Amino acid sequence: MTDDDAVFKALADPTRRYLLDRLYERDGRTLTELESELEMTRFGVMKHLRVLEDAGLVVTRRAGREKQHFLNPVPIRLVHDRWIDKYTEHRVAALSDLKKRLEESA
Amino acid sequence: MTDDDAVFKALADPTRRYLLDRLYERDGRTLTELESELEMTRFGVMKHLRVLEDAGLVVTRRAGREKQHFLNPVPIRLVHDRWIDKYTEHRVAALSDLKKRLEESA
DNA sequence: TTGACATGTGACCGTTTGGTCACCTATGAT
DNA sequence: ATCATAGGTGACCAAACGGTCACATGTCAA
Repeated sequence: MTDDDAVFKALADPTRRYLLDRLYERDGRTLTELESELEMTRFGVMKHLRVLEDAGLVVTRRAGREKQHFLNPVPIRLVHDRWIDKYTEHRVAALSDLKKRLEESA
Repeated sequence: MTDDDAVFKALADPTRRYLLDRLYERDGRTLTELESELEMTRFGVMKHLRVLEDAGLVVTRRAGREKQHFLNPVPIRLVHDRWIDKYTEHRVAALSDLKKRLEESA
């Protein structure tokens, strides 16, 4: 499995994207805390976090018997840079902003 | 299936990412042309292009009996914007540039 | 040191996914 | 008109994936 393959596979599951959303909102959450926000057993959440960590999208730190999780945005930026060069970025970013503003006002 | 779900599922397969790479390099390629660049039957390639098109990552135009394929970068920018806000973008972009320069010089 | 809590492992199973094939439709050239 | 070419559909099968459970390890508090 290539390096970027792990990133895309990790992003493919909605539960894992939800976990990234939670960490984007606030870093340092533990497994137990994340589990309480999902309709899933602890084992399922643990598996998903493992996939995210292997992909480098989440980095962790042990604190006693707890394990804190942090979002790492670099792999996501690399996805962006693979298909959007600097010259088209401004134009595409403008479209993206427009789309988000339209959805917020809807 | 939510809208963005289709995008992430589409990006999860290496063959589909390779197809996006080919279209990033040059737009307007036809099914037959793309097939010739892959170790796969036409049916497999067609299925993959269908997934990319349903996700909005590829847009098409018929020209006679041919069908031309074009890369649409907007959904990819939206992925970026979901987890990278404007304030951290500059820092992350710098890291991404550094990583790519290191790989190119290696 | 005993017990409760936070996290970790391996096996298991139904569902989804990637890829192929037989067969079909439509367009262009001769 | 005829034939090759470009693209399209539905069924099928092996492999990968999401989720659960029984069981296990390590850490904090009383």
